[in-house]
Amino acid sequence: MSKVAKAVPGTKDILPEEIGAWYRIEKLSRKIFSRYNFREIRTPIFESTSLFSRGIGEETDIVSKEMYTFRDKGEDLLTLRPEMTAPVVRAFIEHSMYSQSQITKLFYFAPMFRQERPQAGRLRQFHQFGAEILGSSSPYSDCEIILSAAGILKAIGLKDLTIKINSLGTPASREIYKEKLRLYLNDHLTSLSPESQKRYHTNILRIFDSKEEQDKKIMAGAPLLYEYLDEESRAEFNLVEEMLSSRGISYQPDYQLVRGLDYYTKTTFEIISGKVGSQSALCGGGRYDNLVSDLGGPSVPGVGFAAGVERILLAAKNEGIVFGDAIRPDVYIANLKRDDSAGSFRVAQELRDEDISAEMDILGRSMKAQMREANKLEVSFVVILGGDESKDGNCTIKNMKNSSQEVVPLNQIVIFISRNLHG
RNA sequence: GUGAGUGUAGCUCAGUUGGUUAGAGCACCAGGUUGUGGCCCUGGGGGUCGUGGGUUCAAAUCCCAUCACUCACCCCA
Repeated sequence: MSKVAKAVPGTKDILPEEIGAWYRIEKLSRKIFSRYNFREIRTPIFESTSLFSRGIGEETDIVSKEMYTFRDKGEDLLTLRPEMTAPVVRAFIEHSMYSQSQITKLFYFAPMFRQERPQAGRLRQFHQFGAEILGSSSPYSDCEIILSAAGILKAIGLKDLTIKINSLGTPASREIYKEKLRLYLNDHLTSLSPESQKRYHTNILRIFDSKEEQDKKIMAGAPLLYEYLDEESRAEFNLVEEMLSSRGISYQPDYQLVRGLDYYTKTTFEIISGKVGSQSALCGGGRYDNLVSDLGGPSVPGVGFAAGVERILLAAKNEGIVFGDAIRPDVYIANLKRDDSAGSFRVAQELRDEDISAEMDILGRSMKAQMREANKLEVSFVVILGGDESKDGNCTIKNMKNSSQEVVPLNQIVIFISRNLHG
C-alpha cells in the first residue's frame, strides 16, 4: 500500500461501523456529567508550550519527551495538548470564572496528543473525557469526581474494574517523607537496580513501581508515605474512603500510587481494567491545590479526572459489550423499471422531507439485487415502484419484518409509512 | 529510546521435506424465480505472497538486507 494513503503511526480513523460506540460513550458521559452539574468546555487543541511545561512540570515524561511542539510563523512555541487539565485551568483563569461563582464544575470530551511509541491502548492521538471541580478543597468534591468517573464506566457496562486511591499529602508533608525515604535508601543504594538508582535522583517515589526482585525486597522495608501524611490530608483521605464505602463502591487503597504529573496533591486515584493489555488505566485523576496559582491565577484548589476513550472501547470489546450501529434507513425504494431513477428519487425525497430516512437504488440493479440491498440495510419497509399496479397510480409496500405487502396509492406512501413505522 | 514477534485477496487465515496456472471461509458482484430479501446452490471479479537482492533447473517456502505493523519495557488515558 502506498505511503500517502496511510494514517500516520499512532493515529486511527474512526470508521462508520465504530461510530455508534462513540455516540454511546459521548451520550452516557454527558448524561452522567449533567447529573453532577458539570458544564462542557471546549478549548483549542494547541496552547503555548509554556502552559504545559509550567503546569505539568518540566521534568515529567510528558513534557520532557512526549509533546508535539512546533513554532508558528511568529516566534511562538506551541504544543498540541497532551492533557486537558492545564488548558481548562488556563481558561478558568483567563475568563475569571472564579468571580462568577465560588465553585466551577467543567467537563470535556476531546482529542489529546502525545508522541509515544504506540501499543495496545496507547495512541499518539487519543480521546479523553474528564471533569474538573475548581474552588473547593472539600473531600466531597474528590468523591464527586471519583463517583462520576466510576458512574460513567459502569453505565457503559464495564465490570472488571478496580478503583485505586491514595493520598500524596501536601507538598510539605511529601518533602518530609521523601527525605525519610532518601535516608532509608542511602544504605541500600548500591543494591538497587541501575534504573532505580537513577530514579533515586529523579523521581524517588517511582522506585516503588520497580519490577526488579532486588528492588522489591528493599522497598518492602521502606517507610510508607501514608505514615508521614499530615493530619489534614490523612483525615480527608479517610473521609473519602468512608464515603466511597457508604456508597457501596469497592476500592483498593494503594499507598504506592504515584502519578506522573507534578501538580497532584492529596487525593489521587486510578480506575484500572483487567480486560485490556498492559496499559490498564482507563481513568486517572486527583487533587491539584496549587495548579491554579502556579499558572498565575488566584489561590483556588481543584480536583479532576481524565478517562481514555480508546482504552474504554478496548475494555468494552473484550468484555463482549456491543454498541450497535449509529444509524440505518427506515425505507428502501426499489424500482422494477431500471431506468426510472426519477420516480424513485421523487418518492425518496417526499419521505426525507417528512423526516423519514430513505435510501434508493441508483445503479439500475435487478429487483433481486435491490431487495438484497434493502435487507442488508435492515430497513423496515421497501416501497416497490414500477410494477403492474403502477398503471393505476399505485405501488407496493413490503414490510420486511413479516414479509407482508400492501398495494398503496402513490400519494399515500408517506402517510402509510409514517403511520406504520413507529406503531 | 530499548527488546521481541509478525508480514499471502477488502477481512480472518491455510499453503506439508523449495516442485505445474497460489488456496479456503467471510465480504463483494451476477445467476438459479425475464416482479421481490433473509437460508441454500452455481458462477465471477479481486493477489507483483511487504520490498530489494542472493542461493537453486525451480522460492510464498532457504539466506541477507530493508520497510511496515504489532506487542512489551519506560511512562501514561
